[in-house]
Amino acid sequence: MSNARTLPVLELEAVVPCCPPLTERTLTAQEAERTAAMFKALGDPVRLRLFSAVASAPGGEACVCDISDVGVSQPTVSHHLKKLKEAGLLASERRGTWVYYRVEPSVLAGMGRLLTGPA
Amino acid sequence: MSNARTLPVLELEAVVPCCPPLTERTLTAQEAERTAAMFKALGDPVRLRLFSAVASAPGGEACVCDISDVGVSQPTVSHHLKKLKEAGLLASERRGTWVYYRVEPSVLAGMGRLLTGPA
DNA sequence: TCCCCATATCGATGAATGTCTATGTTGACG
DNA sequence: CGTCAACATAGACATTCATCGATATGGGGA
Repeated sequence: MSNARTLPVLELEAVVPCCPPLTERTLTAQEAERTAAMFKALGDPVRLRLFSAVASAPGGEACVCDISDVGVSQPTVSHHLKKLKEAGLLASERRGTWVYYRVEPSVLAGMGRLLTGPA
Repeated sequence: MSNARTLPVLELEAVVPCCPPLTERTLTAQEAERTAAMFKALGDPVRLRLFSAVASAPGGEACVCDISDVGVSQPTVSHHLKKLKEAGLLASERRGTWVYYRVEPSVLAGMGRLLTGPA
């Protein structure tokens, strides 16, 4: 179709629209606010383990019951998953009794680009 | 005895030695502790701006006076730079009156690898 | 030597955060 | 229905943290 001409690269970047690579220029206050929220979400050991559990799960998704063994109580797990969701890193979907979490598409690439640049 | 014979390659990687890509497997508690500390350091807007200011500075380094304009007091800037240093993200060196900060080598690549994998 | 500038440290304080127990909600299954 | 399992929410509590003003440190120049 006609709009197939738009650069797909731009659409990809729009999912995590924020900010040039950290090596390009000093971030503005707004950019820093938004981006720091993502790093902050990964800045807790329990959350980082939960995130890596989801990110490494077969099929790209995991139900809470499969990743809850991180040494804290069930409500705490739920609380951390909520934080990761609010930060835009995870998405969740209920299917029957279970709730499945998956990594929000392009988050990994987007954050990676912040650190290492477009290359 | 002579355990000084450890491989230098390992020492190099030891700068950011931690952890496979987040998509590979669930991190151990220890790995998560260490890695989360890095993300946490970037999880504050002021610190993130300071870090990007240093990372994007010409010559790869910046004196504090060049990056202090982030909207907080001078002691607060100093405090955040210390945190970034403790997290292993920045290094500092005094030259005359000024103190210069630079990004610790391999930090950007190391953290990028965590997110996007070796590719 | 004395002052000034750049940066670090100290101590205090209010806000944010991680954790828990208790309880609510939602769907599956007799 | 009633009950159970999976998950979320609410409230409380202790700890951590970001920030500030005051002060210390340390080098350069007059």
